[in-house]
Amino acid sequence: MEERIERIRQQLHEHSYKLTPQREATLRVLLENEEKHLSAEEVWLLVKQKAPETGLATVYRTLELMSELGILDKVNFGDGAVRYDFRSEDAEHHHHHLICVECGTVDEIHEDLLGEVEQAVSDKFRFHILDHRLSFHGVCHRCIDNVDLDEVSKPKPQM
Amino acid sequence: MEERIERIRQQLHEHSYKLTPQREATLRVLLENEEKHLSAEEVWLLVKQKAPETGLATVYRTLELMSELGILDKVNFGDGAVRYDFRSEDAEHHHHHLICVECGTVDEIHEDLLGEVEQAVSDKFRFHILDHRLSFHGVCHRCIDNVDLDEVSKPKPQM
DNA sequence: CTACTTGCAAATCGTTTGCAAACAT
DNA sequence: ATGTTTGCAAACGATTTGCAAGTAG
Repeated sequence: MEERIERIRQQLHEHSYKLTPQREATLRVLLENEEKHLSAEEVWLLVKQKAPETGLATVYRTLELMSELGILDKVNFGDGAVRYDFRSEDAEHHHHHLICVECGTVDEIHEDLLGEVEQAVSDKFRFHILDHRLSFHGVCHRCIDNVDLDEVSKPKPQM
Repeated sequence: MEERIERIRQQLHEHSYKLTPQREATLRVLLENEEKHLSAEEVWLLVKQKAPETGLATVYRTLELMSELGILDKVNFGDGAVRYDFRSEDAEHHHHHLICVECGTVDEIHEDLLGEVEQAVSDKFRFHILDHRLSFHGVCHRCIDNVDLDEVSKPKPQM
C-alpha cells in the first residue's frame, strides 16, 4: 500500500503534478477497495471520511488524472455511472469482468485470455492491437445453483 | 430491408406493440446506417428528415424498446453517448468492435472469436455465460501505414 | 514564490418522465 | 372504446467548468 502510493507519487512528479492530501486520500480509498468498482460519488463518500473538506469535483479531477496516467481504468457496466478500476501493476492489459445478471456482482479475471484471439484479429484485419475490453454477462458461481438456467431470460445487458 | 421491417413488425405485435410511423422511420434510419453506430440524437436528426414531427423522446423510447426486444444492442465507446447497433440476425451474440485510436473509426467483427475462451471461463469460474462484449483498441488497417507504431502512445481508452 | 489545486456553485449534456392530446385496433 | 403512443417541456443525474482563494514543492 505505502509503496504503491510512493510509486504513484513518483509518477505524478514526473509529470509535475503534486500529491495533495485530497489525491492521496482518493488513492487510499481506491486501494482499500480494489475489485469493488466504485463510482466517483462512492469514492467521494469514502474520501470525505478521511478528508472531510474534499469536494466531489476534486475527486472527479483526480480520477480523470489517474486515468490519463494509466493508473486507473474507467469501466462502464451500463448502470449510468463510470466506475474506476486499478490497472494491473504490470500495466499490460485491461482485465476482464464477469457480470452476474442475477446478483449484479462483478468479478475480475486477471488472466490474459486473449493471446490467440489477438493474434487472429491482428492478422486477419491488419489491426495493431493496443488494448482490449472483455466482459461476460451471465450467472456467477454463487447464483448458478439457485436458478433454472433455462429460465434465465435472454439477457439484454444494459450495455 | 422490407422483409426486415416486416419481421420486426411481427415481433412488436407478438408483444402487442404497434409499428407506428415514428418507429418505422427510426428503424429505417438504423437499417440504412448499419455499422455506423449512431447515437440517439444522430438517429433523431435523420428520422426528422423522414417524419419531421418526430420528437427526440420518441426516438429514445423506440431505441429502448428495440433494445428490450433484443433487436438492438446498446454500445458505449466512451464518448458520452450511448450508441445503437443491430444485433446480428441470428441473435446469438453481441459482435465485437475494433476501435481505432488514430481516426476513431469503429469496425465490426461478426465472427465469433470466443468459443474456446468461453469454454475456459465457464469451466474455470463456474460462470454460465449468456453474452459477452469484446472490443479492441488500436490502429486500424487504414492508419497502420501512416503512424510509427512505437510512437502511438500507450492508449488511455476513454473507456 | 508561483504554478498547480481546490471548493463551490453554476453550467452542461445525455437521457428520462409527467401529462394531456392523438392514435391504432 | 380503450389501451398505446406521441410531443413538449420540465426534471434528472452524472460530470464539467469558471473562478477566486489556498497550498505544495
